[in-house]
Amino acid sequence: MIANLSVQETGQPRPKLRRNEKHIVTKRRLFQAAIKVVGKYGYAGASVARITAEAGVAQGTFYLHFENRQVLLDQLLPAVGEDVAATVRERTSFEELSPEDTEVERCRAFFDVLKEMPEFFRILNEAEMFAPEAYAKHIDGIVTGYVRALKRGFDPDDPDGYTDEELEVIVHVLLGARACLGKRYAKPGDAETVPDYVMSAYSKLMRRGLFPKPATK
Amino acid sequence: MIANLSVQETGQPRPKLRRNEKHIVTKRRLFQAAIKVVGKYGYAGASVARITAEAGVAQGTFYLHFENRQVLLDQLLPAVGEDVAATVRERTSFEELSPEDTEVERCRAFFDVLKEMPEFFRILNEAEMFAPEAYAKHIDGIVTGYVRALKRGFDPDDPDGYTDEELEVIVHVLLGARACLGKRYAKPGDAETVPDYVMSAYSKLMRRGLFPKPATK
Amino acid sequence: MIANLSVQETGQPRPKLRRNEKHIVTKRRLFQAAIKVVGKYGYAGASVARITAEAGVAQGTFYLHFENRQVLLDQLLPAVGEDVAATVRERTSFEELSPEDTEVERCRAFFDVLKEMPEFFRILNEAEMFAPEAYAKHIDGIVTGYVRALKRGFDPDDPDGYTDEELEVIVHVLLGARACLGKRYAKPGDAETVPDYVMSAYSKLMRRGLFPKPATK
Amino acid sequence: MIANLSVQETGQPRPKLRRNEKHIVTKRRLFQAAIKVVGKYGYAGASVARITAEAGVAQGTFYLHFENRQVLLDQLLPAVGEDVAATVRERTSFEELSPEDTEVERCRAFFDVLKEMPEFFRILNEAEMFAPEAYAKHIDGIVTGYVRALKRGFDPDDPDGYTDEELEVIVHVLLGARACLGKRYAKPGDAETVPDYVMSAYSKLMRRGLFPKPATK
DNA sequence: TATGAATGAGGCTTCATTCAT
DNA sequence: GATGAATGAAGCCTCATTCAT
Repeated sequence: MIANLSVQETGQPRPKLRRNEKHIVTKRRLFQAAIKVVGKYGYAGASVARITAEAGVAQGTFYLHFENRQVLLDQLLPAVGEDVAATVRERTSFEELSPEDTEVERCRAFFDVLKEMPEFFRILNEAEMFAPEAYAKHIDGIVTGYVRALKRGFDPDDPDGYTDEELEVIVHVLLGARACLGKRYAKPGDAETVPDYVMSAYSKLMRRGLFPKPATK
Repeated sequence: MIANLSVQETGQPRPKLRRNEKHIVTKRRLFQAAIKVVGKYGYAGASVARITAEAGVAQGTFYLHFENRQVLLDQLLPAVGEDVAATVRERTSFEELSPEDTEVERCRAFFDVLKEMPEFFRILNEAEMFAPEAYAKHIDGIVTGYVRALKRGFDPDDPDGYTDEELEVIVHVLLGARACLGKRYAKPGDAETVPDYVMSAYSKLMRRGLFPKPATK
Repeated sequence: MIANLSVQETGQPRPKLRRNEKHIVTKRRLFQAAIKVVGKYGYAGASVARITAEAGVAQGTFYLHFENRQVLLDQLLPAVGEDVAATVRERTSFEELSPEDTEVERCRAFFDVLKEMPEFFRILNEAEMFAPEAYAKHIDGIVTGYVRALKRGFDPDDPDGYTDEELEVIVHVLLGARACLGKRYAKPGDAETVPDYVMSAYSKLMRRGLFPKPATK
Repeated sequence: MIANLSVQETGQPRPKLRRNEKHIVTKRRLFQAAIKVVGKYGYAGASVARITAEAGVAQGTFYLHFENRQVLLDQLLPAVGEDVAATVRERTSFEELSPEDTEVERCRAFFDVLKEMPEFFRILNEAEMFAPEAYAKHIDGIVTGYVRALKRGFDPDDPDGYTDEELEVIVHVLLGARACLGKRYAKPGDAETVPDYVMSAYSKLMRRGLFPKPATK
C-alpha cells in the first residue's frame, strides 16, 4: 500500500488503485454492517435491505460484492469465529499455568470476548442453523485445535486417561458448556464480568469431576 | 370423534359442550401439526399455511385458536420440553444407582429420547432462537429441577462441595454438554444409539474431572 | 349451476358456492387482464404488477390463481388461439364454396378476427418466443386440422398433387403468409377491412401460382 | 492494433486518427459482440453486461458508443438483414433460370444462409418484437427490392397478371412463407439442408397455385 | 364457528444507466 | 476516452394476517 501511494505521484496508475481501494472499503463496510445487523436482528432478520442501509449503500451494490445474501452470511462465522478464537488464544497461551488453570482461563477469556463484542454472540449462536456448512467447518477446526491443546496437558501413558475419541467428546462437552454458560452468564446486557462462582464451579468440575470421591483421600 | 359425529345427526340442538370439545380437538390438531411441521421444516419453515394444511383446517381457522403464529410457536417448547423431561425422568428415577451413574444414565436417556422422537430435536434446538422467551422459561424450570435432583447425591456438609449457585452453573454445563453432544452424536440420521466412548468420556468427566490428579497421593 | 342456486335456499351450502364463484371470477379477471396487458405491452411488458393492477386485485392474489407468471402466460395462447380458430371456422365452414374460395375466405376471416380482437394480434405473434411450448402445441394442432381441411378439396388420385409431407409444408406457407399479411394489412390501427387487392392477390396465388403459364393455353 | 501500441510509445502526440480508429474498432467489437450475444441469448437476454463482457470492454464504455441499449439493438437487424439479403442475392442472381426457379432458389438460398449463420436466425426472428421500428424499415427495403426483382419475370401486359399493389402483397406472402418455413425446417439444430419435399411443395405452389385446375388442360 | 380468498408489505435479485476517477 | 463501482427502480414471489361469507 505504501508502494502504491508513492506510485500515484507518477501519474496514471492512481485511479485504478483508488477505485480498487474504494471497492474494498465498500465490501468491508458491507461486511461490518452484516455483523452489526446479525448481532442486532439475528440471521433471520439480516435482510439485504437492512445490511445495505446500515452500510450506507444502495441495495444493488450488495450484489457487486457478494453473489447473494447467503454467501455473505456464510462468511460471517469464519471471520468472527476466527477473531474470537484468536483473541482467546492470545489471552491464554502465553501464561505459565497448569492445564486445569489454562482450561479455566480459556473459558473466562471466551466470556470476556463475548462481553466485549456483543454482536459475535448471536453469530456464534445462530450460525449453526443459518450457515450450517460454515458452522460445521468452524466446529471441526475448533475441535481439532482444542484436542491438540488438551493433549499437551495429559500424561499419554495414564491407563485411565482419555482415548482420542473420548477426548473429542470432551471437547464437545467443553464447547457446549461454554456456549451454554455464555448464554446464561455473559449476556450482552449483564454485568462487566461473569460472576466468580461461575468460574469456581467450572474449575471444580474440571479438577475433580462432578462427584469427587472422598475415598481418593 | 366418531361419537361426536353421530350425535350431531340428532338435530340442531347440539350441546355447547360438543362444540367446545370440537374446538379443543381442532386446537390440539393444530398443535400436533405444528410439532410435526417444525420437526420437519424447522421454525423458519413453519408457515401458517403448512401447519393448517398438516392439521387439515383452513388457514383462517388458525387465528381462532392462536392470536398469531408466534404465540403457537412459543407454546411448542414448553409442551415438547416437558414431554422430553418427563420421559427422561421416568427412565432414570426408579433405578438404584450411584449419583454419578444416575447422571450418566440421565444423559444417555436424553440421547435415546432424541433418537426416538426426531421432531423434538429441532424444536429443542431452534426454540432458543425462534421462541426465546419460552426457551428462557423452559431452561429455568429444567435447571430448578435438575439442581434439586443433583443435590440429593451430594453430601451437604462437604466443605469442598458445590454451593447452590455453583450447582446452578454445573447444571448449565451439563445441559450445554448434553445439547452439544446430542447435536453431534445423536442426530436423527445417525446409528441407533450413541457410541460407547461418548458415554465413557462423559462418565469419566463426571467422576474425576478433566485432569485427574494421579498425585492425589 | 342452476341446481346450485336452488340448493342455496336450503341453508348452508351457499357460502361455499358463492365463494367458489367469486374465486373463479377473479381468476377470469386476471386472465382477461393478462390478455389486455399482453395485447398492449407484449409478453415482455406483462408484469404481474401490471396484470393485477388491470384486474384490480393485489399482487399477491395472482399467486392464488397461477403458480407463477409463466404459467399464466402459457395459457394465453391456447385460449386465445382456440378462440380465433373457432371464430374463423365458424365464419367459413358452413359456406358452399369451392376449395379455393374457402381458403381465401378463411384468410379473410382471420384478418377480420384480428381487427375485431386487437389484443390477440400480439399474443399470436409473441407467443412463439415467450411461450414456446404452448406455441409448438398450438401450431401442431392448427397444422393437423388445416391439412385435413385442405385434403378435402383435393383429388387424391392426382399424380401431380401434393403428398402429405408437402401438404404440411403448404400449410406452413399459408400460416406464414397469413401472419405476415396480417401484420402488414390488418394492424389494429388500420382501416376496418383489409384492402381488396390483398385478397385478390392471395386468391390469384392460390388459384394459379406465382407464375401462371401462358403456355397452358 | 499492434501498430497502434508501438506508436504510442513515441510519446504524447499520438495522432487523432489513431484514437479515432481505436474508437471505431471498439464500436465494431461491441456490435459484433451484440450479434453474438443476441444470437445466443436472444434480445431479451442481451444485457449490456453480457455484450460488454463479450466485447472485452467495461460496461461504461458501451455508452460512449451507443446512446443506450435499444439504439444498438435497433442497428442489429439492418446490418444483419442486409448481410443475409446480399448473400441470398449473390447466390441467386447470376443464374440463368426461369423466374419460377429463381424464386425457389431464392428461398433455398435463404434457408442455407440461415443454417450457415445461426445467430442471424434469432435476430431476424426476434427483431420484429424487440426492434419494431428497425424491423418495419428492414421489411420495407426488402419488399421494394423483391417487387422489382419479381417484376422482371412477369409479362407486364398480361391482363391477368398482378398489379403493383398485388405484387407487394405477394412479396409479403413469400416473406411470411419463407420465415415460417425457416422456423420449422431450417432450425439451427436441424439437418444440414432443408428436406426436398419442402422445396418441391414450395415449387409447386409457385408454379401452379394451391388448387391446379385440371380444366386448364 | 369455520372457511379460504384476498391483501400488501417485504424479501431477494437483476440490470440499464450514471459518474467519479 | 475508458473504467467499473454505484445506483435505484422494477421484477418476481412468499406469507402472516384479515374479513366477508
